[in-house]
Amino acid sequence: MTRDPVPDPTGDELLAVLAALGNPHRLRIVAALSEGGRNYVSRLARELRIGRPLLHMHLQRLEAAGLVTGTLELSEGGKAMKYYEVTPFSFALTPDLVAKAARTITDQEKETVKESAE
Amino acid sequence: MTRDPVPDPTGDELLAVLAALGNPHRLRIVAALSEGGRNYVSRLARELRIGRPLLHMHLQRLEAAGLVTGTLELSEGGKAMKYYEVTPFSFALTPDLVAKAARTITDQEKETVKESAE
DNA sequence: GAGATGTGTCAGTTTTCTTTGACAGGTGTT
DNA sequence: AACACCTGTCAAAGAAAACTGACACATCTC
Repeated sequence: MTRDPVPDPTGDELLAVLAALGNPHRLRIVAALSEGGRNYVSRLARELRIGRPLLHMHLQRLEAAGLVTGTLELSEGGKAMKYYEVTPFSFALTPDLVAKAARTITDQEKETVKESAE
Repeated sequence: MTRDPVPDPTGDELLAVLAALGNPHRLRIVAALSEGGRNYVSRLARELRIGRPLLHMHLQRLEAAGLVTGTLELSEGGKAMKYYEVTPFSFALTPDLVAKAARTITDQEKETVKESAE
């Protein structure tokens, strides 16, 4: 019953995850999706009592960090519904992991260009 | 060789930790202290190539989250030196932990009064 | 058609975080 | 005394995040 060893995250990855989770709303969002299972935006917004645009933004950040996944589905009626669910993740957050990850932090962090160019 | 089970952090604690580590500088600071051992502010600032006031601020945040500890010591000469070192920490960052922690988040988060009053 | 539900985005405000330069104080050495 | 090092704090500027209201567009139901 031992899991495959999870590869250490890069500095940027870890940073994205930590920054994404380091926010009350986003922490609650992950919790809600984790406990209640997949859910669609409008409903989740009601349950968490926050505005949709705001939730939308937070979900983007979480998805960018790889913590949740969104899928646009069509209900029987043909109504568009965007379902989100948590991506199983697991990090052993210790000084050691931090030390390792810190070695691979790219200063820029911005510039979506880089990858395509180079 | 099994460790004592670490108690689950409260929502606020976890939040503080994640928010504290979700920053490039602070991640590097923890890494530096973890690898190089204890160090004092001015030296650490030089090594990380950031200004002292800035480092000072980041160290505060890390200390507030319980990730590092500062000790003001007097060198033989009587010179004041503030040494910082990492506090050993370990969190199994998973959707489950997040779900548990989310239940105990205090909305306010501000107001240092609360504790004294009540 | 009107009203309820779902999707998404945008612009602008507000708030928070980050960063810097300047200042004040201390000790020890040349 | 002048210099190099240590500590700390503050205010102001700059940048990034968070938040809100309004809009546009779909589908289903009454």
